[in-house]
Amino acid sequence: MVSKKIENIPEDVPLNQLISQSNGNRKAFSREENVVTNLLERAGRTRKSEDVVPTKTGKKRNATQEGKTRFADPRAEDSRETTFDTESGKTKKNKRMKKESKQKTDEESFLSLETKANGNDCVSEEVSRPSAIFDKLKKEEFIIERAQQNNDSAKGTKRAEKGSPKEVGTSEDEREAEEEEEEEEEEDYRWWGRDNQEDEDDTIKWTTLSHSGVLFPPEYVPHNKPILYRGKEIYLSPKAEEVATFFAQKLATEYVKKPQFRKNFWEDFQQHLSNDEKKKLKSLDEINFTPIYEHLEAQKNAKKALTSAEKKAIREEEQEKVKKYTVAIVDGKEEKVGNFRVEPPGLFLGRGEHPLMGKVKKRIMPEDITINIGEDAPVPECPIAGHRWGQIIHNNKVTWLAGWKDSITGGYKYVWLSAGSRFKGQSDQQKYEKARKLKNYIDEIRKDYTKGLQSDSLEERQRSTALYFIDRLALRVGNEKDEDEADTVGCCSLRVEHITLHDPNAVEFDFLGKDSIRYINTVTVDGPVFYNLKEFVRGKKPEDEIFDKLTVQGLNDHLKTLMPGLSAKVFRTYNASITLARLLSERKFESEDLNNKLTFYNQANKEVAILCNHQRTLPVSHEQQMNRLQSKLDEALEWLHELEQALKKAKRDKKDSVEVVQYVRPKPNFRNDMTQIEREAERKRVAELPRESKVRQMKTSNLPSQIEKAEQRVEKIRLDMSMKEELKNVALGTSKINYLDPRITVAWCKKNQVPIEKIFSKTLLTKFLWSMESSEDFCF
DNA sequence: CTACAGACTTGGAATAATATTT
DNA sequence: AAATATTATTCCAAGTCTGTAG
Repeated sequence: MVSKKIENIPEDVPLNQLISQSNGNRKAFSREENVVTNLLERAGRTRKSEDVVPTKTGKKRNATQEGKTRFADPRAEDSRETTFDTESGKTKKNKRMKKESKQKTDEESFLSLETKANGNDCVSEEVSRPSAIFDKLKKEEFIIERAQQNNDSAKGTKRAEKGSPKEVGTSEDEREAEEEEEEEEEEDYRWWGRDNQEDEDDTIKWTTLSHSGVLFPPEYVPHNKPILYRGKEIYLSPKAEEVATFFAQKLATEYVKKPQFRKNFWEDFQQHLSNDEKKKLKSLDEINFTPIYEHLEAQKNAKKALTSAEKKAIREEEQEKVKKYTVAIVDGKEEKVGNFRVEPPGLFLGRGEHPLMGKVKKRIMPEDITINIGEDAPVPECPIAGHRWGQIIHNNKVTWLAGWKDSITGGYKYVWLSAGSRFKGQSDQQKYEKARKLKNYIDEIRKDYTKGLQSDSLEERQRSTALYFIDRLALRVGNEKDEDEADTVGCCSLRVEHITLHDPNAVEFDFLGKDSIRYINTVTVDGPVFYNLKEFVRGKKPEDEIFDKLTVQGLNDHLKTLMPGLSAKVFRTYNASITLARLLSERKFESEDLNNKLTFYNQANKEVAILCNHQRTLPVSHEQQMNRLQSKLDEALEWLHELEQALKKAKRDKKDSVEVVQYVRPKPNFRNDMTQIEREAERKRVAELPRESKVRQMKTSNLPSQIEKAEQRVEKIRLDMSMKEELKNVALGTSKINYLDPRITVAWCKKNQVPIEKIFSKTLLTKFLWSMESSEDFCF
């Protein structure tokens, strides 16, 4: 196995030691009630019947346009009529001439893998009792479904297919009817309960689809605040003012100091200036955006200063406006839309050293938007007067509702359903199923690339070496990138400059990966890997690719010969999930404190996050927070010490009551008429005061329990501190959301009597609804 | 075959909501 | 009750990977 260590992450404290330290009774989670309330609230709302599109039974439509969608091209003069072609003339300069020496593939020995038996001896999909939270979520869905059904007669394909339509509330045996009703509805929305027949054409994603389109950001309202040019006030035309305001919004960030950002902004800004303004404004360095910045700050503060009732009113009003956009109806079932808001104009902020940072992202107009909707569904009215949708299509081979082309990157932006939807849920489940399938192939695949390390073919040696890293280090595959993107790499695009080889067999990685997150790791590798790397870098320049004969396509093509549907990213999912499963199985809990269990889980989660290099920037106040915890700890220790001394003394003197000294912080002395600044000063003054000693008379018989309490407090603070330090630059969320099969977590929770909602937030519970019934014996 | 359009997942930061402390 | 810390959600950039036009 590979030894692994990432900089800045402290050596692991042994799990068991950490866990056993914790006796605290943290009350960190108390949102369950809210979950239920919100869900019930949601369920109670009524729906308009015209939102529903009647469906013809079983009818499947083909996508129009032969499945291909054309977006208007934002870079063209008249985006309306342009069908996109590669007019930009931008060719991928980096496409190496790798292909020329492409070697024969070597499918020979591995075809047999396909027939490999399933060596998995765990219970696979057994259903056990759903948790309480699941019951609640489920119930809420029923209510929606029922309301929907009562409101409209059109129920869509599935109901009709089932054959026995029920009449609602007519029979004498209403209760039973209702129950059956519920069962049927349950069937109806629980896509994960059924056998998903593979024989169905899974390129068809829906039969009927209706929705309300997209929500545009409000149009720009000029504030008429000037900029200062060489100290002189200049009032800009609305168009220029808007762009100036984009810049002012970023004034407090590091971006405005970056030359690339300034250069790009200045170029674009000038294009938004009138001729007159162009003449006046000659250099960005001479422009002071502070007046606009201050205006924005004042606006922010005014908003903050509203009473909570006012805030609530605004929120509710906003929700009402937005409501119709939040849902779509897919095959007769209501689904939440994920991102119905069109991205507002502003400055493009890339990550890392992005060549396009600071460019002006133009305002998206209806003409830029393609709406994808069912043929029979009413086309949503274009919400901006005098404009019309760019295009209406009926492509049921895709799952997006609307889309447009991004003016900066040329990429596509789509409106999707939310993570809790069937579309997302199904493919999420499929993703994990594929990763689980890899478990059955992994031994052979490892054999394959281990053998391939010593192949006669250079391409195969490179491929095997790359795969070795993808598997062992969970590296991303690393596609080619364009000149106008940040210079980041993955495995296949690693360059000589990104590794250092240390004899006898250590490899030091240092490169920028996705989102320009730095990957630093030194690993010891198998001999042939080290030997290969030496060969691959020999005679190359630092900026040359290590795997120059390897393409991502070639690698993925090869993987497909080893397992159907396999691609490089599956290894990340597989290794993340299997690692979690392994770590969680390492300890069995009987009746420990809940906090111990949660810490244990987090610890396992952390290991995975480190494997995947999921980092976060150090929270700004980290140091300060640690200091605060330290002084809290000191005080707790001191109090513990006092109690222990008192007990000793009482025992020695045989007294049943004893004096204990407690050092308390003086409280700030606020008066009602104090301003904020005065209050702050008062707080500061008090913080510097020495603590006052208070003498308390305590019963000797009470002391042992007091001591125990104090000890628990000390332990809790210690645990908090070590967790905080350990996690200061590790992000747990990403792996939880994207890499860890939720069924592993559900099973572990059931086995160890941990309420699932302690680990999954409300949105994650919804996202992973399909996994909630997993048996406690589920095995990844 | 190859480049690249296109669709979908993954990612950290920003922001909002909520909990805790003062 | 306000300030501050913590957690959840939203935002939108940046990956992966397949299918297809040329």
